[in-house]
Amino acid sequence: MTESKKKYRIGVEAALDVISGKWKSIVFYHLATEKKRTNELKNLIPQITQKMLTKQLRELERDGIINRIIYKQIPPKVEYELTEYGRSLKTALNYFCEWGETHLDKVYGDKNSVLDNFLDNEKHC
Amino acid sequence: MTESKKKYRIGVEAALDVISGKWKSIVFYHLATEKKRTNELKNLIPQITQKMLTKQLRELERDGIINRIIYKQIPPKVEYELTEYGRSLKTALNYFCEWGETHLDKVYGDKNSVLDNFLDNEKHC
DNA sequence: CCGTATCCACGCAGATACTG
DNA sequence: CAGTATCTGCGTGGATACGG
Repeated sequence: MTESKKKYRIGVEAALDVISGKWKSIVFYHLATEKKRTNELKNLIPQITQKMLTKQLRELERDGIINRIIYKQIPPKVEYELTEYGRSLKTALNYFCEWGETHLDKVYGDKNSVLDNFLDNEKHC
Repeated sequence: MTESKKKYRIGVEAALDVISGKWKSIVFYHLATEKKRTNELKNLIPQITQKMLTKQLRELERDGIINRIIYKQIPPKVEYELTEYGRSLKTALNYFCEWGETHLDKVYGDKNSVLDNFLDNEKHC
């Protein structure tokens, strides 16, 4: 981030910075319920590549949103969980989620399969 | 956006999509108080280029967040204002803003000039 | 199982010049 | 004043192969 950009940021941008990476919100969402292993996340988000998953997790960790729990064993086992700080984001994110759900059809206009797939799952907010 | 990405989105992502463009949140913030002319926005956000400002405004307009008001006159006059739909985002954004402000020092660690510049202004949320 | 390294294509965004 | 066009560099993210 450039100095010039920093200078004019507002709170919203600070929050967006930590959560608006390409896959961060969905990673956050999956970790919001309970801690997960790396592979669980990969299975929950099939489209993400190993590289991107690692990258997003590292950034979330760097920003203090998640904890990385390493079990020293063979084969390796790593789990990720929200930090206390990360959990403080849930409330704000819930409002965002509710807004998004309420206005999903508007955002996507011609409600294609998005909504169907979306509604297949249980709860998102 | 790819189909695969769509398929797994959740409400949060829908909301993030419409507001997480590079300059969108700050543009939104400035329009939240009252409607503004193009040049006013440029002056309020000195770092933004004409090109990017236009781009962000077009996307916000396309997503139904803002209205573009064109006065047919010479020299040209164009104003932008939040739509009813756009205003519905304010509540959710306020929570984000509050979270961001509360945790600004954490996000930026070594609180440099960011906070000073930030606190110079009146109110952000 | 988990993560890194390398290569590469694409889109984003800056600078600049130009139009109505 | 408001917006477009072009050129260009750079970061982001995908594919793939490899390593601990």
